[in-house]
Amino acid sequence: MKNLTKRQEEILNLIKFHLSNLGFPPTRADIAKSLGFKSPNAAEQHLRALEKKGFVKILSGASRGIVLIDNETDRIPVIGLVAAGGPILAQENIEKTIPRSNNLLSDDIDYYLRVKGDSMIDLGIFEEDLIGVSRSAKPKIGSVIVARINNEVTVKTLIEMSQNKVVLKAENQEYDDIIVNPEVEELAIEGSCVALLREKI
Amino acid sequence: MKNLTKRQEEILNLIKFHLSNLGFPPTRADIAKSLGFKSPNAAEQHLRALEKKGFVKILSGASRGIVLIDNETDRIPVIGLVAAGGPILAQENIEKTIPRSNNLLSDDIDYYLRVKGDSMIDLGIFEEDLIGVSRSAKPKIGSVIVARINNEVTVKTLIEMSQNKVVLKAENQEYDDIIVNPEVEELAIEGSCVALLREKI
DNA sequence: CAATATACTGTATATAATTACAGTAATATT
DNA sequence: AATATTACTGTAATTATATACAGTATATTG
Repeated sequence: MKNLTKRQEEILNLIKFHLSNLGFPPTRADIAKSLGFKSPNAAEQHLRALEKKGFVKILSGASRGIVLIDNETDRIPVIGLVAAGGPILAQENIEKTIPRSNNLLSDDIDYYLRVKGDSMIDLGIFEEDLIGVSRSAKPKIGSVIVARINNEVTVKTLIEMSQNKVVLKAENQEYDDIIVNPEVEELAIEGSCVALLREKI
Repeated sequence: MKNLTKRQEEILNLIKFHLSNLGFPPTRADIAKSLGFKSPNAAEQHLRALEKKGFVKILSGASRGIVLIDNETDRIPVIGLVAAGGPILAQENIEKTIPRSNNLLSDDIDYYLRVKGDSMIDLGIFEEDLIGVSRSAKPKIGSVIVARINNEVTVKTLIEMSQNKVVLKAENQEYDDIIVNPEVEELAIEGSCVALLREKI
């Protein structure tokens, strides 16, 4: 799917706005009026461009026959097992996706990560749970974070963070704290856990 | 909101079907064709009836200008504190509602119940979590259920169930099992817990 | 440097769609 | 028994809408 021009993106947003406000797509005249075009043909041509680039489908002969084509960017990926080495959001790690519009939880969730192991059970985070991960939420001391240590992805509580010492705590007495020197070992904090979903009890 | 006739309900369902399949409402002619009417006016009159009964709004002059009016029945209530005495789903207990269309979890959830107390922490069910409750899912031995004992609502694991003895287990060593004789005490099993949501970690 | 894409105005027309009016008939309500 | 509601057919007019064609102008790309 090619990139849209600024104007084309405005048209697409207008269509989405119209859809979510009124429940049906705009006419060419509606678009022209909203954006100040003096000819409905200006809207027509933008629609053709959007269709050519694969963002909408125009049903010929049908009034308001503008169909949005599902754009994978408004879906939230669910990450299963993370293959060692690659980025978390690599295609091969995506178990399924969830329409963002269906998300009941925080708007700030970049992906869901399926929990493996029992290292966080004292916080009520169990194996197979889905944790909502935000990459933008700044991790604080005490936050539950997703970290990658030497290419292994793990979920832990952040206990201490300085230039040469990061302490991650498993919320399960049977596990020891993980102490990492980021100057020696490879450490990346991938995000903060902001919500939890359990599909089966 | 008055009740719909069978035919009117068919029309409403057709509109919903059209909307979810194509993304915009049908025309009068579309409706007539789908239901075998020989005149678009038949559809027109059904639409008027639906508008009169408050199920849709017809925007005059706009093609396909049929707006569905939000029907509260397709929302899932979130139950906060349950007032002693009344039914769980009483209006006063509803903290908020969630559109069913947004529900990521089981289709079988009748309501969400906000967990109070720490009696289920060994199963990773924490205070303030929302548990999805199904009234139709038959509770089995080992299921986490919502029970009402002498007008108090509680979430526990069902351990034993016979005519004169029901045992409910708190998943927290600090609590004892609850043993109820349904022939003496008032006991109702309100539903089974099928999912869990945690809005903050 | 020609071809293509972007971004419009302006006009026109066929057709899509709403919607009014005139009926028929069965059933439900007052 | 009169009136309203439901559930349609059938016709037709007005308006809403898509869409083709003819231009203008600027920017981008092969």
